[in-house]
Amino acid sequence: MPVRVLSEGAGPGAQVPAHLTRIPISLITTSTDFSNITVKGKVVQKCPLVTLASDNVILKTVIQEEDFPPNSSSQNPSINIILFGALAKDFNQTVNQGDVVVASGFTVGKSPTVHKDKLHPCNLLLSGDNACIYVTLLPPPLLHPRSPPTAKRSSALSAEVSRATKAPKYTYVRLGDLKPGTIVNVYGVVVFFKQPFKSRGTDFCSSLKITDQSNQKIGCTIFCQLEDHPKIFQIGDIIRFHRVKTQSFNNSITLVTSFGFSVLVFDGAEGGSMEPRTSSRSFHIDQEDRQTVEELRSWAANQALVPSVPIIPLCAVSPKAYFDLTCQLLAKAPIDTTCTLLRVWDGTRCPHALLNVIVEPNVTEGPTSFSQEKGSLIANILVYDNHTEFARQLKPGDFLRIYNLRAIPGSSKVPGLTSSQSEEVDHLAFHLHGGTAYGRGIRVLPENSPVVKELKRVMKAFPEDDEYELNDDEYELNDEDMLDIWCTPPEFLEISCGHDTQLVTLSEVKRSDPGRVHHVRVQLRTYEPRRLHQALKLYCSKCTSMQDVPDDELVSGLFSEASKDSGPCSPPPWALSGRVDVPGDSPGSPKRTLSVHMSTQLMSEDKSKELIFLMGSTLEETRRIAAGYQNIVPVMSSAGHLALLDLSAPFLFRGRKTYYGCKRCSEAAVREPSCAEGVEMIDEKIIAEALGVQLLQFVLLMKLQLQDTTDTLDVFLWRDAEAFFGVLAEDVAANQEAQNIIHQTMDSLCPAEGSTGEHPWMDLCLTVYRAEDDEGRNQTCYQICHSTVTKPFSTQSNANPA
DNA sequence: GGTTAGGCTTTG
Repeated sequence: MPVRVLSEGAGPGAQVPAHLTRIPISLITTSTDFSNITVKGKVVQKCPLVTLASDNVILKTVIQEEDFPPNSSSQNPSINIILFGALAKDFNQTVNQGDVVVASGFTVGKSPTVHKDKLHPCNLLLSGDNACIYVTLLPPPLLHPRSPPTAKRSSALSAEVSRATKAPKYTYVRLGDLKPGTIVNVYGVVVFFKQPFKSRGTDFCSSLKITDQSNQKIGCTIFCQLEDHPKIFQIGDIIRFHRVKTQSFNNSITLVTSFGFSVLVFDGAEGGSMEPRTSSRSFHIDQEDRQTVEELRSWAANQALVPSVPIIPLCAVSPKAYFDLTCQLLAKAPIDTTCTLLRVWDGTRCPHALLNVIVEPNVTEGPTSFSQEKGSLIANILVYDNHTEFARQLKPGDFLRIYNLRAIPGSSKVPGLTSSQSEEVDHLAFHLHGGTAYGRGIRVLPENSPVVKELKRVMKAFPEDDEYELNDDEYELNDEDMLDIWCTPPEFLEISCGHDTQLVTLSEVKRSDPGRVHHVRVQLRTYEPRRLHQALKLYCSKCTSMQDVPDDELVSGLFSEASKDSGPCSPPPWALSGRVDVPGDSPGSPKRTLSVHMSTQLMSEDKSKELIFLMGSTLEETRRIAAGYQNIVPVMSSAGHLALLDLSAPFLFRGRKTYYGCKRCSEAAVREPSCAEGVEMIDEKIIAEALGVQLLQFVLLMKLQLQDTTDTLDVFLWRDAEAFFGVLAEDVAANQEAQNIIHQTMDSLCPAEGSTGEHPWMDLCLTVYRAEDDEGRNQTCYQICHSTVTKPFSTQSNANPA
């Protein structure tokens, strides 16, 4: 008998053979002559029996010396003992934590876990016939069977009684030891998992695969209500099942939940939290459980159980890759029945341009605008099919992990994508494809989880969005350093320059007085804004105010707001009312019929298609209808009368062009154009005038940083921007070709590659003038004038005028 | 008393 239970009363020493000498644990070294010595200690840790592939079994225990010799300077020494074969089995059955043992016949090895467990640098290895454990059993406390084994009683009970009064213990089967048709308790490390999905039966189903030190990979199928499914967050999590059924399927053992099963999930990180994730209100974990979890953690740490799909932040995504994303949901919006948009961020900046998906704001749950900085970090995720249903339960602010997300580059056709975005060819979209293959799905992470805490820490660095909420007449200005000038456009001095004035250097320009025009030869160092749509502004020639072009999100919102009042509406006497079919957004999609009003006079002149007043349409529908009519003026019902929409929305659609009015300078009302008779074409000016709208003009505004060998100088390109590029700002707002011209020009003048010194030289005229900023301060400004870019650019590196 | 599914080789 390798494990011997010592008789009561006499004390362990009495029956330990007399030729053996006990030595303190602290004196053990690998060079100890251990042939006739013993060590003694209390079992402070007993690990589960492990079956090795060779059919051998092994068990690890830790004993702590309590009484010999008293050591005042340090903790009582503890040492790892590894038991093999029959000794391990005996020990497993006979000895429990708290028992005092004497070990003999061991060999001494180096402890491989010394750095981790900080225990004795050696371990004791017990195998074969010479090895022996003598044990004094711990008597059970009579009233509190589960209390820690501290109250050692002098009147010791026998071993048998001791075992009988102990609380029932769960035994866990190694995954390599599973036999079919049994109910077992197991521990395992998750190597694959799938989010729960609705089964055809009464439950939700999820499947996962687990492994342990026996290296078996065991599939598990879980049927139960959604909330009872294991809360697995990532591969490597550790799972404890109680009462699961083993089944044979396809020649391998699988685990299936049986009636009354229960499950706990632990973080898989070494040293991680021991708090289990569970919906179960009554569960019990003891020291042995903690030990098992730690062992699985350290074993798994060396097993390369790396997830097939990595968890990566947005700043590290690569196009086409599948990955898991941990993020916060900011807003969501249904796109159609099979697709939902999730707008998320993780506080990092994706190096690739992100696709913007435009939806109507009234269907968006959560904010529709963000600070520019935060807004530029937002990723748009389209989740499809079964995931849209799950997305319905999500709330803005939730922290999510999205599994098997795909980053899709290029101009993928995205629902809700508008024509104005056609330039976004290389922008990344994120798709969560339908189905649950590859573990695809979404999980809400609890607020207290370590990853969420870390995300919150990163996100704290960004300002709150409140101050950026849009209101009716104020748009977010994107380039704060240009804001002053944008609000108060500079007065332009009409001084002509035939490029025949003498060349001067930038440092001379800086020293010159306002009111002059100079001819310079310079290179473009940099410019802003980099995004063309930010360079497009709306300018009122009457009040000289300048504003951003409202984005589609805002305009969509105004359209849907305008269509809310569907009460009776009496058209003006000059109008004929009718209905118009609005084509669906794709072939086969249902048509909508909307109210239109037309000028009786135009009808009589057979010009009915030249101008319609359209009611109740969305922005998208208005754009579609604009293809078939020359002029469309969106209108709404307001207190029973026809009215124009809020002037933040375009008051007129002409083909792909849209026209805006100045809120300050317009007295807008729905009126019949009075000049229709005899006029060849009804254009935006005629309509604006009839409606009392002060037409806003599209303009381009950029800030260029120029350099020559003497200095650098920030100059505006504004009044003569159209002449500079040879395009109309109005066209830039409406079509890709005009946008391309500007992109190509700027790319030639300021290539992404190469140093500034290699940029082409340009001959420009600059005006110098004084302008007031918002606070009434006078400042000197510079503006490019009378200069046109003509290609090819001269690269006269020898023409440097220094 | 006991169904359901049994990863996967990736649409928009």
